[in-house]
Amino acid sequence: MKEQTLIDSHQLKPCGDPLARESSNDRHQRIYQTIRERISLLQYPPHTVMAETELAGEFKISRTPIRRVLQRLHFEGLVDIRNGVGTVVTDIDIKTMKEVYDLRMYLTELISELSPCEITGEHISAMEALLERTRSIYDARSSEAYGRLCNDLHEVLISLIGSVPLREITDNLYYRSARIWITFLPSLDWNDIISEQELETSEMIAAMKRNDIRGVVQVRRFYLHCTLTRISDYLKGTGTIAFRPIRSSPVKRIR
Amino acid sequence: MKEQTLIDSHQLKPCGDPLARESSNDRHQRIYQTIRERISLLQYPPHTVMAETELAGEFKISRTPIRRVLQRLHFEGLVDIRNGVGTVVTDIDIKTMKEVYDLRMYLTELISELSPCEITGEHISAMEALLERTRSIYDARSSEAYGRLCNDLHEVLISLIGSVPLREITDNLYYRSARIWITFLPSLDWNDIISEQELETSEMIAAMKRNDIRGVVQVRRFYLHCTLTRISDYLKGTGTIAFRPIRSSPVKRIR
DNA sequence: TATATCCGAGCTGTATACAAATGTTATATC
DNA sequence: GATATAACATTTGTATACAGCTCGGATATA
Repeated sequence: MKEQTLIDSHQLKPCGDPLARESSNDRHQRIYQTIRERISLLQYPPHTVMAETELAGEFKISRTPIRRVLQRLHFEGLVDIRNGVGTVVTDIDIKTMKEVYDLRMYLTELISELSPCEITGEHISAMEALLERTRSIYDARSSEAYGRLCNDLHEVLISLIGSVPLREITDNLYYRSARIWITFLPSLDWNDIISEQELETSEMIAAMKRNDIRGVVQVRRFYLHCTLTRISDYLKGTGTIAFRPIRSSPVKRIR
Repeated sequence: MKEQTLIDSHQLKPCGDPLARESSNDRHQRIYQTIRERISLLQYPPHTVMAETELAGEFKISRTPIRRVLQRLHFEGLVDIRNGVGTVVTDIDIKTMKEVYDLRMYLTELISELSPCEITGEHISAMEALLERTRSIYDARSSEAYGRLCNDLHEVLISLIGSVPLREITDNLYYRSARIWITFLPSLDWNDIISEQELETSEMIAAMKRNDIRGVVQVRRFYLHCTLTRISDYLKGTGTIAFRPIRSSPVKRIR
């Protein structure tokens, strides 16, 4: 039987011969991850308009392979392609937000039930590195640094998921919702957020050290709940569904 | 706030003006569903090679919009696009099969917990029509007719899912795995299968009539379990992972 | 000034020519 | 006959020209 065809996410390149020209799929993957990261770190906040021509120029290729990347991001719900306008980073309404977070909470618990991967020393040391980084950004107050932290924590977590479809779904739902959470960051107390992040990370490490995958996902689930609650409280407090608290102009265009 | 951007699946077209030219997205959706149905009904069984030029000719458009459809099917795991070869319908190995079915079982139970839709008379009458169709195909012995039955039952079920992301995921996982199950059909006892289908449908109707969504998904979950067990037993019996029991030639090419 | 209309810049959608990749088939060689 | 090699047909990947769409601003008019 041929090797299973999977969406080529989370795949390490062999990179044996640096002279070998990058394959079409590798380039697609690279550009896809680059743009997805920009969206997730709010370098491209919601309503940002991306022009295919601009991206094609930046990556020094024609519109065709760029369109493939953007269509993938569209299928995954991260951008909206509008004829005559451009490719727009999606916003997310409070109802969808809650739906995604609820689902993520349930799926997180599934990780420990569907043949999870073995917890290795590499996982633990990766987590300890994350813990150090968390402690070092109390003074930074950089939303982007915090976003990277969240993304990297997510990366460690999905590497524990044994079931391939569950891993893909978890990954997709994370990128669909996490960036919106970061939008709220400037409106909240920075030290509270970071200490919560520090606590989540260290509690996960503790669970990992006793090889307790069930404990790991329980911690994750709990902090997902905290995040959702925090957002709900904030929205109730303001009384409005105030999205995009960061930006002022209605549309940001990439130039 | 703008209306939420979602993958445009399961969307009824207004179709007010028959003279109005079909929009780009509508055509994409139509061709996508057409090809997905062919794959799910095994009109294009695993390893079928589709050529973009052929499909472009059939639908009387250029390769460009066809490629968009095929790439979407690729992202969803239904086809594998190979440079210099063609676009090949994916097979599925037994490990992935089990992973997908396990996940589907858990997600099915979630339907009743994440704000399901109200069960209406329309749902029930649609189900009763399906029950009639099921009873009428005992003599037909047509895998394709059975496949349509399964697809339509699935359609009713996902229309009960209130959470949009859960609905999309459930839909995707169904099409990823259901067609493989139908592959086994000719090797099993036809009357057993159809009577099981009849039972599943009528038990669902009973649960629907007492407005018991939890009961509906429990029935579904149980029959998913039965299917997985049946496949496992069959594979144990033959001792081999004998996929593609239907076809003989190694590659079927569309002409 | 207020309003409606038109026009054009800039974007995505489509078709198409060509480049690169792949598998097969014919052919040369031993 | 067996095997290695080269040529070829067919496919997907890419670049690009052009068509169609959208929106904002200029302009005409009351």
